[in-house]
Amino acid sequence: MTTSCIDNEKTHSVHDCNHCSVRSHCLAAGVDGEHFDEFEASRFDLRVLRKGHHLFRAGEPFGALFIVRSGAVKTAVVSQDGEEQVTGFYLPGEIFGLDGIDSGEYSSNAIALETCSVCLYSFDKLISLAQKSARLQRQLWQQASREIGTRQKMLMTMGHRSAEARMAEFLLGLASRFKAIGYSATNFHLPMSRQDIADYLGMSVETVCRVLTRFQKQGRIQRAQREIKLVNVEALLALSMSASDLPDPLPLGTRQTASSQRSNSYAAVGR
Amino acid sequence: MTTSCIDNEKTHSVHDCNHCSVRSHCLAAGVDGEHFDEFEASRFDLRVLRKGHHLFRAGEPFGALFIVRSGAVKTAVVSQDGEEQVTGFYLPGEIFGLDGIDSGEYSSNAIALETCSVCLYSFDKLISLAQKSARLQRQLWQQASREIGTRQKMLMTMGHRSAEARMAEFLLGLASRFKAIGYSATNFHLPMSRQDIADYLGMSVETVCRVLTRFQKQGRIQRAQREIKLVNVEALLALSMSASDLPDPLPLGTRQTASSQRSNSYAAVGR
DNA sequence: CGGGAACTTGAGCTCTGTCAAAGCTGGTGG
DNA sequence: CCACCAGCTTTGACAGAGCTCAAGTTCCCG
Repeated sequence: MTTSCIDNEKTHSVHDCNHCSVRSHCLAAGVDGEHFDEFEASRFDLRVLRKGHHLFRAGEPFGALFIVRSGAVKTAVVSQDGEEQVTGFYLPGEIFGLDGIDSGEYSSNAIALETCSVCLYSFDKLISLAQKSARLQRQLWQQASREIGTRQKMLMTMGHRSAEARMAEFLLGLASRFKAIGYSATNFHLPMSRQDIADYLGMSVETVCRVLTRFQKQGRIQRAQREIKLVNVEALLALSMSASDLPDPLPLGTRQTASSQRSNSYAAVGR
Repeated sequence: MTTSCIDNEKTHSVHDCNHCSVRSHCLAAGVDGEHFDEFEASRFDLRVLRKGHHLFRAGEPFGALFIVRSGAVKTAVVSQDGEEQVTGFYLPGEIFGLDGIDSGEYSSNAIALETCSVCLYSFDKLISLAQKSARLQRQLWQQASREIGTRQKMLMTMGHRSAEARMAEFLLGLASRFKAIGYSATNFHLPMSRQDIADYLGMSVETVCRVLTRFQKQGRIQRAQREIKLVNVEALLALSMSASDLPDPLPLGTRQTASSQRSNSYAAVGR
């Protein structure tokens, strides 16, 4: 149970990127031909996992970065009292594991949401390769920065948004990521459970269900189990941008916003 | 107003690190003597700002990383409807600006909370120096990773914690950071307003006030405006770790936690 | 001193969490 | 092939944490 990443899974031989369907969407897309062989050499494993199995657990020594090849993965932290906060969902082409660099151990758990395959890259080899390839160096930093930016947006969501707005944002976010890897942006299958969504958005499962039901009744989505069809994207978009259900959504710029009111206090200082 | 970082502030000549009081706590501490001159050369400015002035605004072109030398800074994103989410507070020695790398522009605003001085480093020079100095390379990655980790913890806080728990966590976090730079861990001055705290913790100003008042009444802290004295650290610590005010806080391990119950579903799969 | 922020405190209401229970669904074993 | 079961999902009832609105009070800066 505590035996690290290995689980009961079989480790497969390392295939090359040429046969990978997400090659053009993952880190590999940012590597110059000149360094491509060495890049592939930094990938030391391709792991296939079944639903529910761990890629790593919080506290395990850091060493690898992970890129989803197929399927989907979640990362989550668990608090001392057992609450789970899902910190990210990862689709094909997306990279995770960056949170482990600082302390030298992963700070979250990574779990397969469905059967999936994941490439493992040696972080040390990657950054030493990055010392030769400025392009890869920048590419890696972009990934890290994006991860910060994503969590930053997520903080905004958690801090200031209603349950409906969170859900709308979540669905639209998934839609655009599916689109990016060639799937439909309006019809898709959720790889995660309602509980996972709840733990990601910081709400209860019941609220997740209720909001989805409400969306369906309002004709914004259709849903059958984990199949989702976005029907009224505009409405979702509008919802995702409003803090809460404001009675009068005036056109942008018409009124002074909460923050501009507040920042007046700053603007007034020392001018 | 829209004229980038310059504000009305005067740009000062670049002092060296030797006279800096936080030298041993900032990035400079991780640079080998061999590369120190080049490191100092990557610092291209030392800027002094008065309260309320911007170091950068969301959308401005990325180029620099920032390290606080004295004073305090907040970073914040503003949603379309004007809600402000504070994404971080930065004390002397702490680094910020990493969120701009990905898109090539800063994704947040950085604002001085009080008169402060900040070192500006050229990101390009830093990472090209990192291509020579493996130690700096690692140091930079640790900073980025820590930033991800911090936001990850913050997500947990926002998703699963009561107002009291958030506040306790916030105060304790500040305390340990003050301690790290040589200030008292129990008596300190908050550099930010109640509103900033509210926007950071995802709650209303009123709730911030009420929680602080409650803490004072319960003898956990003493407070006069922005002066804070932690009186009962144990109590705060206990609060910060509990999800909400559970009726029966059984000893750890005594009961099955929420997440272990849930993850059973996973554990059962494919075993 | 005077005025405007910033901070507090109170009252009422609403969103969302909790508790409970009943449908579903997909996998398993006979 | 079917019945059963565990876990996932949905729905309802209810309560409470925290938000909003409103009105002081204190503090800071000019």
